[in-house]
Amino acid sequence: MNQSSDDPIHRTIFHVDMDAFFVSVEELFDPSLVGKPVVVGGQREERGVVSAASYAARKFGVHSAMPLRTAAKLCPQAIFVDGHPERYREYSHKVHEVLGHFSPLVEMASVDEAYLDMTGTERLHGPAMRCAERLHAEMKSSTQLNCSIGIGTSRLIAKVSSAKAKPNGVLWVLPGQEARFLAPLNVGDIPGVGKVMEKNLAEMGILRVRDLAKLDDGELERRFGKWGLALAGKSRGEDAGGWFDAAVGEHSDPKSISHEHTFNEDTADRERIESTLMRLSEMVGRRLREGGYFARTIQLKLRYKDFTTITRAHSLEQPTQMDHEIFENSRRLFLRNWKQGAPVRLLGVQTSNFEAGPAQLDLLEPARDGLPRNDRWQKVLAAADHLRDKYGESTIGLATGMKGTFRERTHENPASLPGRGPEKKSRKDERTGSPQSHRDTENSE
DNA sequence: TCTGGGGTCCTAGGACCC
DNA sequence: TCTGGGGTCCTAGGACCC
Repeated sequence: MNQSSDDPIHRTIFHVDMDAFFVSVEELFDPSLVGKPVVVGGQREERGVVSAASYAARKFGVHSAMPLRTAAKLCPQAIFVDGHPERYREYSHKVHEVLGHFSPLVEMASVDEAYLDMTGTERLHGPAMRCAERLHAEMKSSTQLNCSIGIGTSRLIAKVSSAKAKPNGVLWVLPGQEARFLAPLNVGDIPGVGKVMEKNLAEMGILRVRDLAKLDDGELERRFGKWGLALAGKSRGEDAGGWFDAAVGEHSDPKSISHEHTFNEDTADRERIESTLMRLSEMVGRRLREGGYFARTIQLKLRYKDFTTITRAHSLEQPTQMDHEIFENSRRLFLRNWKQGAPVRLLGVQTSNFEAGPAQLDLLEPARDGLPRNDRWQKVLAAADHLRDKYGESTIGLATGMKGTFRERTHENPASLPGRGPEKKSRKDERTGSPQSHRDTENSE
């Protein structure tokens, strides 16, 4: 095989990550927030965690996933802001649109983060670095938002380098330099290595990626199984294992759809619990119908006051997308497993094991148990969905859902966006000697 | 300090079948 | 009457990510 510039032996992947996304969007709606310590995710006394913190707030040690009350103690002067998922969705679309100008192969990994396969676009867009700079500038002018861009031969390298480029920078790891780039980093900088794995590795004396790279693959596999093997590959910058291996831009169907709710105060009130289960079942059912999915497995999640959490699942003979079936099953699971009288902190309803719709025959079966037939139910639900679209979420609630549903304050949390959560805290300015790097210094004009 | 919500993937044991 | 081996499905739990 002869190689030319059109036939590269490696891929060129961009990872584009928006800087302090939620906070930056909130600043666009309320410019008085600019430059101040801002915490997005809820009010200071609420039960919940930080979704995003401004750089000014981070200076006080505030970071995402931290309890709001802790953040309030660390930084009493911080401004606490409720999240606005619709705003983030709107800006996420704008981001997506900008990215589309640079590659047809764009994959939004979450609301504020995307991978682009830029392989072979040199002729069109010029060298990677120049292209990234243009992208960076266009992102700012089109959305008013800053981003950081990592460039590498794999998703892994692109992702790690974008984190090192933060804030508002571009970092390119040249082909062939992957191992050198990773060597001095902490093992925890590798996506997929969390607290637990980091601790396990530390106990073996492995702190940096270079220590990891010294071990042979067999050793890692023996100690950590399949994951260990993937880790060995990662230490060399390879997209080893699972999701990372997938081509950029391949849309895949969801594997599960769920909703959960943490009560403002723990409760043992059965009515309140059941109406919450109803509401969660309706939300799940609705999304199943929107996506055209039929679920065979329904799972209940139950968290007590002391944070002990159990899940209990049941698989149906025929897959469903109907509220009442989801509700009846989760209710049964609840009643069978609840330690009667024990205060409940959280309830969750999850559906999974998606299949094609139920057999047509089933729809034609006569009514059982005096219930309307399923096809009638489908019509009722479709009508309810329509009403909710038109007049808002509070218009319609079926049966139990009506009773106590809206007693609980439904506080829209930014993290309730699909695939979105707290922004990873960036250990900023820890950037190491990189083959080629550049940072916008004249930001925030 | 008291810990959200929505996901993915992996492991491991038991049931069940051949 | 002392105990196989593989495959698949189901369930529960946990690490991890944003």
